[in-house]
Amino acid sequence: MAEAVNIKRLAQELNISIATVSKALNDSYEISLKTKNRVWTLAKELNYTPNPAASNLRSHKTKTVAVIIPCVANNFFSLSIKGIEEIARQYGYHVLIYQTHENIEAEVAFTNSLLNGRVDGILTSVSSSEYNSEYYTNLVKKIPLVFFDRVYENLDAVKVTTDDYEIAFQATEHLIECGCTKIAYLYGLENLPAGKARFAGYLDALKTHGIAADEQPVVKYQDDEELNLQHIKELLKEYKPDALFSSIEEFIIPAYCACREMDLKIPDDVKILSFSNLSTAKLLSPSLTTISQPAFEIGREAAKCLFKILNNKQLDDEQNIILKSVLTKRESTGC
Amino acid sequence: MAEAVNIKRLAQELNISIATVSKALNDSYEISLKTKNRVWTLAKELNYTPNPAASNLRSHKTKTVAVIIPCVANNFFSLSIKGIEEIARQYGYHVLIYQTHENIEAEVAFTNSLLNGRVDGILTSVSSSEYNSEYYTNLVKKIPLVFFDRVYENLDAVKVTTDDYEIAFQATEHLIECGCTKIAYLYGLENLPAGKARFAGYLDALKTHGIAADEQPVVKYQDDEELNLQHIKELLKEYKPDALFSSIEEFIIPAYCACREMDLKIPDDVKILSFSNLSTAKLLSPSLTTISQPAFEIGREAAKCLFKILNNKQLDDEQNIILKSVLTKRESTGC
DNA sequence: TTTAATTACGTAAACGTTTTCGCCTAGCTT
DNA sequence: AAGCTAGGCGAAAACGTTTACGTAATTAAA
Repeated sequence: MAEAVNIKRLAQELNISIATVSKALNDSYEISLKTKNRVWTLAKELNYTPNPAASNLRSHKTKTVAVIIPCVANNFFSLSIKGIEEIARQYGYHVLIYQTHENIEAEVAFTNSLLNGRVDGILTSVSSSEYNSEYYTNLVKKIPLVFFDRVYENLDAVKVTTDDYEIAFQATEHLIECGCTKIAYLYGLENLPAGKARFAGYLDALKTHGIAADEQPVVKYQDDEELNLQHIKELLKEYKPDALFSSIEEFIIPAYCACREMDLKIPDDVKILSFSNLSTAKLLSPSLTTISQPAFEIGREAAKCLFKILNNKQLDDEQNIILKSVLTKRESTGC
Repeated sequence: MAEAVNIKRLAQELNISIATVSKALNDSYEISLKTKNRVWTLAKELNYTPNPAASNLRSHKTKTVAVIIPCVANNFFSLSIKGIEEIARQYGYHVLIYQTHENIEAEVAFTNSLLNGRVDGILTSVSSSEYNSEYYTNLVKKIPLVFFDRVYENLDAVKVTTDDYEIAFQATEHLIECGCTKIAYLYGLENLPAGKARFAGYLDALKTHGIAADEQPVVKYQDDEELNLQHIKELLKEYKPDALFSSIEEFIIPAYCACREMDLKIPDDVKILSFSNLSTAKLLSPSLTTISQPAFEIGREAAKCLFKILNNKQLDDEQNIILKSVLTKRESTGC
């Protein structure tokens, strides 16, 4: 470690006070350009970088934000993080990652552990296991917080989401136009606004086209691959739907497998469509019609909002930013 | 924020010194159980959590590690992070994420920015753009560092890798057993040990089976989807290989697309096999034979090693931990 | 009974910054 | 010549911990 290079060292070598050095490093107007230059060149020469702990302690700024998400190993979230990280770089912020694994207790525990000044702000996509509105109502008063994709409603906080209702409506209409009348729904995120909006869009599209919405079968997501497969197979056997509307990516593999195991041809016997950020959707057998959310953009947008808040910039206007998803029609719906 | 709750506050309310409070919180042997209990209950009551900056500053421990990787939005890395994060939770560590986008300057800049005490240790999977051995030779003396998957060799640091040579050899033999004799190689990570080992395994398998290794065509990876597609198409047209050995996941989409555009049937006209952590490999059309690395395990293993070092535990024996990849034969190689 | 050891706690310095406040000098203004 | 202003800098406190060291009271050893 040699002798540490800190402000004191710089001050000694330059025969000036540590206050002057600190101010010079922060480009304060109090310091003459001449002195600043002396400080800057020596700092560069000695490879000086300020100690973040000391700086945090004194200034109460950490230049760090936390991202709290259910799981990193998910196309949507890893793309979001990519977006967040890119913006964080531009603003010179550091990014901490926390995975909740859809566990609300873990979510609360992580969040609480960040309130002691470890981070300046939080980006979060909440767990689907429960809806603890009270907790977040209090939380948003304590720390700058931006929600993305999976949000709590009616809170005084920025939320970045997508047009779940509209795109689900549109996707359902697509299935109807393809001749489907028995459209089963694979239901995920049922506790969250996003999940409810998707389901609502689906139901309303059915109603609009005179299809009895309440007769359509629904399979709810379980955190168990085998179980989902089982449920979908039962669904296919008992209701013989002509389409599956999958509201989350996690249903794709069990849905495809179920059809194969039951010898149902996609799209002839049953059409499939899913929310998904899978890059290989077009390579599936058959290629999959998807609703893909702009995950990367969501991450970027959410991060930008947070940094604006942290830098006391005025947010353009709205607290709700809604990005558009895109429906890509492929073979699995006969296109 | 109300009045901040810190050690001083606890000390006042309990009529003891702040030193006693600090020691009690850290469960020091110097403090009686009675006093500890008083401190603990009040701390819980007031929701006290220690200020990390102050703690870091004084103790030089951050309980934080950094993960430096090329990109989060990649199946291998997102799975690795998932593993790292899980272990970090167990040890009570926080995880910072940095993406290099395969840019060696960014990699060096990030790493340097972490040397001022921001983190206790670093987990890294290095950029493929260049091989700056000198930098890392110096770095490992400055901070605990664990490499995973993409490593620098001949360094005094722990490295967690996979059996790239052996599995590439085995996969090549699989192609040969399927009757292939003109096996083109889609070459990624050529600057790194992992990339070289894969290529060497491929070449040696060819030689072992009496196939002229130096006559096999090679396409090197470019950071441009369109270009890779173009090159593969040219390869297919000019050399008419009967198999493609893809050494990285990024070649899958262009390879499949190239075959489709040129009306080549997989696996009849050309067989394909790829290193990949794609969860949907079995759903591709046709399903893809893969070599999948235990990404999640690699992350876990690497993190465990780092935390052992940070806790001054003896590492079991070796600095090189080598995990096994698995070859899954599917339709794309005719299985 | 004296001395040594142990237990339980307090004092104060230290970690490396940022920031308030005050001082000094040079250059103006009257 | 006296008074002002502004520019440039330094002294010192503060941020919330941890920890080396000291000390008083109690217990154990002699």
